[in-house]
Amino acid sequence: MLALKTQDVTRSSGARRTGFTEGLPGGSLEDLFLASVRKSVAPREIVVCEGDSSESVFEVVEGVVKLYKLTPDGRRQVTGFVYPGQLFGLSLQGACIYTAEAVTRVTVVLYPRTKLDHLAARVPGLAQRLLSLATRELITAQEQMLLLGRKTAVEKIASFLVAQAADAVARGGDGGSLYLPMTRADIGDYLGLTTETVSRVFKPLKEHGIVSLRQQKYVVIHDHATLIDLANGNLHGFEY
Amino acid sequence: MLALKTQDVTRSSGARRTGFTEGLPGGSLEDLFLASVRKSVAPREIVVCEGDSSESVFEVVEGVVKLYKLTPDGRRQVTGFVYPGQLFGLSLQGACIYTAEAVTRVTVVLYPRTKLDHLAARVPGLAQRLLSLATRELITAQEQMLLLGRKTAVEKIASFLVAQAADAVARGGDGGSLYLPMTRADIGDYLGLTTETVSRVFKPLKEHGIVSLRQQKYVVIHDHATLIDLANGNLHGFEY
DNA sequence: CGATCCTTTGAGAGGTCTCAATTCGCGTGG
DNA sequence: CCACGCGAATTGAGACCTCTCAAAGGATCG
Repeated sequence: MLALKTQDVTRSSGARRTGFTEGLPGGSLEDLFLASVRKSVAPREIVVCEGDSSESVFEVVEGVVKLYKLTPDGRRQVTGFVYPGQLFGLSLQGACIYTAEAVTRVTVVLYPRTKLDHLAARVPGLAQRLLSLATRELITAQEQMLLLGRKTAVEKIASFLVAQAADAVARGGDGGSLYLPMTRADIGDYLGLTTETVSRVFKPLKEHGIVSLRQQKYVVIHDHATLIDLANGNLHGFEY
Repeated sequence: MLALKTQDVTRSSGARRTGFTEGLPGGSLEDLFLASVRKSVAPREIVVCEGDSSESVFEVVEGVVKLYKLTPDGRRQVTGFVYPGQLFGLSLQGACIYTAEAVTRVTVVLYPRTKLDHLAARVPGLAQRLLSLATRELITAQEQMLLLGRKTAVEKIASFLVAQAADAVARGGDGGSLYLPMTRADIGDYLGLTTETVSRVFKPLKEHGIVSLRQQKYVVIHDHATLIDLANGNLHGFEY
């Protein structure tokens, strides 16, 4: 891997054929690839800021990005983590409605929104592909609303771990061990909890042998079934 | 208005040109209109149930529908209220991921998903139109996550009233008075609160003259500015 | 190897929930 | 048109879960 400097920007080669455009007729998308820009972003760096006018849709190629919204007094809600192959910035009409911040070192590709819109009107399947992505996000968002509005701290953490494990499997991981590059504060802000509560819930999970931490950010899942039970509110004898 | 019976179903006339298809090339959508079905649903009746396999996308023509998800032990999260002109069921791939229940007497139009998908691939603009709707929903969902995860009860209620007022204006209302056909329990389940807390927050809002209730379900907004402040966490001297 | 940020742990406060009873409002039927 | 009945809304008291504030203990990076 090349050692890219912070905010390193390069023209994207016209040869990309992975990610959200995969399988679509190649020739018609040349314009898009030629107009796309590849960018490397350092951890903790802001990619786009809530309220900014952004003219791009972003595809994460490498690393993890977190999206969050803020209340006027600084409380934070992480609305999602974006992994390689996923897009963000699709849902901005004019001004960006959330902040995107790199969790790890990240490589993103920027597609000009005007060009994407233009192509979506002409290339069969492109708008449908985007719709499918938006729809999937919507399903995730609704699940998250149930979590935020109606689940307890234990259920939230368990749900989070189960979902992250499933995501990891979908990306080719083994499901048994989990790399969570985000901080406890990020996890808390994603689940509507404080950092302290995240820690306090992790402790008994470790003590019961349900999970363990290889390192700070590597979680090993020993008892996936119990985790699912906890996520669904079956606390059968789980003391916290 | 015709007196329709519960679950009354009729072939949709091919002449509809309002709602989400407005402005799209007419001829190519004849198929869709001919295949669409109009249905009338009584209050409290289920339109589609979480887990059901539904082959349709629904457009609300009249009335209000609430969408909700349930935890295994019956806790409920209302993910949205759907008003005339809006769609739901777009985000189902195979099985429905939420329950849709009529709040008032409702008229919906069912579009077969296969037909819609088929047309989306050919009619320029249709997929984009759907994408735009999904995108708007996504923005709302993200705002709701901030509310559910990070706002207090007062902020939640204030935010809800402000948002409902804005919606009402967008639908042609005056913004000063508000018809809320849903119950307190529905509002609570939408905001991640209990019925009791909704009531307890409404009381001081009324006492401070910020809102009043003409009837149980008609809210009059007297001080919109303060409501916005409360929604944003500026509780400047607001005792609760 | 030091500095800094992140995480963990503790004690206490507070906001929201639970459970229960009462009141209210609306639709129904006389 | 009015009385009735039932679900919905309100109100109250107490419990509980999560937060806040504070400090100590780790981990990671230069």
